[in-house]
Amino acid sequence: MKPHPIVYFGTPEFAVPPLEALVGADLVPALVVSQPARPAGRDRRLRQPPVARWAERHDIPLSQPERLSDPELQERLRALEPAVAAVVAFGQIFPPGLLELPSLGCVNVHASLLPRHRGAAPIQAAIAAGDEVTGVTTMLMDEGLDTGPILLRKETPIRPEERAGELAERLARLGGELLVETVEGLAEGAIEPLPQDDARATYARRLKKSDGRIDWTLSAEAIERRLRAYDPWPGCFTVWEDERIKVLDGSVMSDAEAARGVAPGTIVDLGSESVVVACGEGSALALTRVQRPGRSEVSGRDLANGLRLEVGDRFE
RNA sequence: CGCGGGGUGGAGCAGUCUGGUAGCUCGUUGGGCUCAUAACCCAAAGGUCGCAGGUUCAAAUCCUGCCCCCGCAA
Repeated sequence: MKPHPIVYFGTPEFAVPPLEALVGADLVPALVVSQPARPAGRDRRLRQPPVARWAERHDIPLSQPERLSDPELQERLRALEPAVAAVVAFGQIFPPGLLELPSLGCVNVHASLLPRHRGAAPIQAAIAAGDEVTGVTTMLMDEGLDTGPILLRKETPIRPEERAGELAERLARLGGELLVETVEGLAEGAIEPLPQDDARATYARRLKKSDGRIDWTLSAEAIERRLRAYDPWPGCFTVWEDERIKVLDGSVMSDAEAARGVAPGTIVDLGSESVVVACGEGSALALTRVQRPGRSEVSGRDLANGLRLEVGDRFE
């Protein structure tokens, strides 16, 4: 590894498998850069990001600067004369100077088939959009956000019931394989960077907690996709009497007769395990797993029992 | 000490502020009705009110400690 040092930039769980893959392929990074420990969890205690923990456990040199412009880091990087910077879900924009530092470039692993779903939430966007296929892409980073030339891609189908959590795990592993192939290919000069077709680009902006609020005027199909796309974060919810009702699972009703001509959000039926809600376009969604604030998960029917919901009541 | 909610028959909840007969929706069991049903009618069974201690004539309810679960917060 001495002739071609690699520097790895990554922070969350998603960035652990690719780092593992590099190490497994005998491409151990000379330095891992991760974001600083931040308060997290129910007790708000300082928590080390997953990548930083992994690096510590495997005795790989670690740097956790507050900013990438940190002079000490800059100096350390320059001294390493890296061939490649491998960047996976790092969480900060790279300054131009850093982009030009590695001799072979900065390689980013992105969890979508670029140029589709550029941005911070590609996995959620792919499921929410109803894509049947997604994948991972490696590209050479430039000043734009996820706009650089494409190096390699791997595709994978999105299963009909798949949730963002599971898909993310799969893509992280795929991304690891792809990163190894990309780094090796680049070193051999065997990869031809291909500019992205900007005309076909879509952008998946960073999600906020409030994005999880269910818009009942959407079709039941679209809402169901969001339930899967936004799990485990930011999660979906609706509102009943100023209380936030988290909606964890639901299924599209094949027979939505009762929802015709009814205001979206209105309860049209109570099933043995569910509460059936009218959605847009005359469709209906059966909520099967829900949760009130501070309570545990229950079936839709249990929610109706506890809250005394009746047909005709309406979620906001 | 980041903020907050909860633990009451099998499930989901109300009751706790202002101590005094254990309540609601659902399920279960038996019966009835119906061509039929997650429907309807009648009846029944089922609860040490998270644990421990304290206050009181009397505690699900007030006080103290502990255990468990969860929401916000990324």
